[in-house]
Amino acid sequence: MTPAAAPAAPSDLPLRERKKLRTRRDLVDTALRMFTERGFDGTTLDELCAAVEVSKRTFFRTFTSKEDVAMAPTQDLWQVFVERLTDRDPAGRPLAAELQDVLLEALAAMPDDGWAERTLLSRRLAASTPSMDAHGLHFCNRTSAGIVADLHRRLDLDPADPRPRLAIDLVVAAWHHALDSWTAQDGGHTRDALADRVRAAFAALPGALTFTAPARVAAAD
Amino acid sequence: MTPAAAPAAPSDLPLRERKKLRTRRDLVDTALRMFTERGFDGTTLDELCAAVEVSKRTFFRTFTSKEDVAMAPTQDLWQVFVERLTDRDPAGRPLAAELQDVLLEALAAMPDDGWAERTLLSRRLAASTPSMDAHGLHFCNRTSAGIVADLHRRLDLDPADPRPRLAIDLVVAAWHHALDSWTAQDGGHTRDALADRVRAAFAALPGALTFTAPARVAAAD
DNA sequence: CCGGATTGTGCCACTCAGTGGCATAAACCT
DNA sequence: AGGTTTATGCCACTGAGTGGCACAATCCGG
Repeated sequence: MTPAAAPAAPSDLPLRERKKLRTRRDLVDTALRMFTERGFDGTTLDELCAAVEVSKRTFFRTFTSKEDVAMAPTQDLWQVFVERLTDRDPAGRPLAAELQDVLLEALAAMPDDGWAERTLLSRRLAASTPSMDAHGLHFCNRTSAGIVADLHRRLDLDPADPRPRLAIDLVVAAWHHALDSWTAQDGGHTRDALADRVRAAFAALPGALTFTAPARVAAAD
Repeated sequence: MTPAAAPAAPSDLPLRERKKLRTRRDLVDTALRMFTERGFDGTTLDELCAAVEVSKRTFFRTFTSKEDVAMAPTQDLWQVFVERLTDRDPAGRPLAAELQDVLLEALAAMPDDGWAERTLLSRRLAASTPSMDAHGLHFCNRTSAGIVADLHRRLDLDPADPRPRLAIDLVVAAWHHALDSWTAQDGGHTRDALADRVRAAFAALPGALTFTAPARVAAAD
């Protein structure tokens, strides 16, 4: 429920909450490090909990699963995304463009202190760990379903109109492609570079539907 | 690896293979029934295996996970999809349109004998079981990644061009929306009705990118 | 600064998904 | 029929995830 990885409020929060946030942060950082060094399957929760000096019971009060802790960076981003979208009136201009703007805003709101590094580790792990990939996709699907439901409520759209949902799915597809290509690139894994990838992916969307592979000439090799 | 739920070859196959296929079919049918009646989490693998009179070890030689057995109908469809696509030359016309045709072909190739019913149960379960939803999305993502890689190989496309992948993701988004709305509709859960939903979702794709929610007039209620 | 109310944590035992190894039985092939 | 191949059953084991309860740390009113 709490933003967590955002170290936004180090003080002004009751001591208890700050401790919880610190524990959460420790768990995420240690998990990403251990999973990266020894593999996701090669690391048991008991080992992770021992390293952070926390009981397994506490781990499951903070995260819903072993996969969950390693997906924290992405979840933090989408949480901000949803918050920002709630503050807006998305009517009167193309929905997909609106969502693109909100996504870029949320991205810009991610903390400077290491969010990009954590995201990179998280994505690399997801690429090689089926259960993490599955967990991430489910989170994304659940979140976008919530967004669609919210939009229908706020804008009282025709429930039978498939376009709002398809619009979100288009945005999500572009986001995923941006994230994958950013993860795969050599170096320069900054937040701004990711934002550039997002813009490029969005720009490619209109042409994707009509994209036609050129017929090959006879002898090419 | 084997097509399985397709009862295409009842004979002409060695006895051993037929037995395996029968076991697989029994497992899928019984699993869908038990999961539907008692819930996914309310059914243990031991109970399922006892009902089919198969050892748990054998179950895991046929399916990779508890979720897997309940997703069999969808997987059978996409397996045919991939096979059909391999037999084609997708160059020279819009890729998305080509993929739409292949999807409708694969759909038409699904057996009459109850595929639609199994799919309906499977989707309803997935809608209420997070781990099944996650598993299904992961399968879908892995499959489409394979398709993209194959297309790049066969058509030697520019590896940096995001459009082929986005095109697939668009098709997948339309498919998912078609499947969800078909699942949610009242009655008439036939293969043909699903095909109609698929066509409708595809038709809505071009408008999704430019969809704009109408600005609300002041007093609506 | 101290009391009780509140809330987070540690420990323990438990269920159940998923895996590896090995013996056995069924189907295959002359 | 007889030897080979291949699937199945059984058993023990790891590790994720959960519920219950006692304990300790924080909070808050005096």
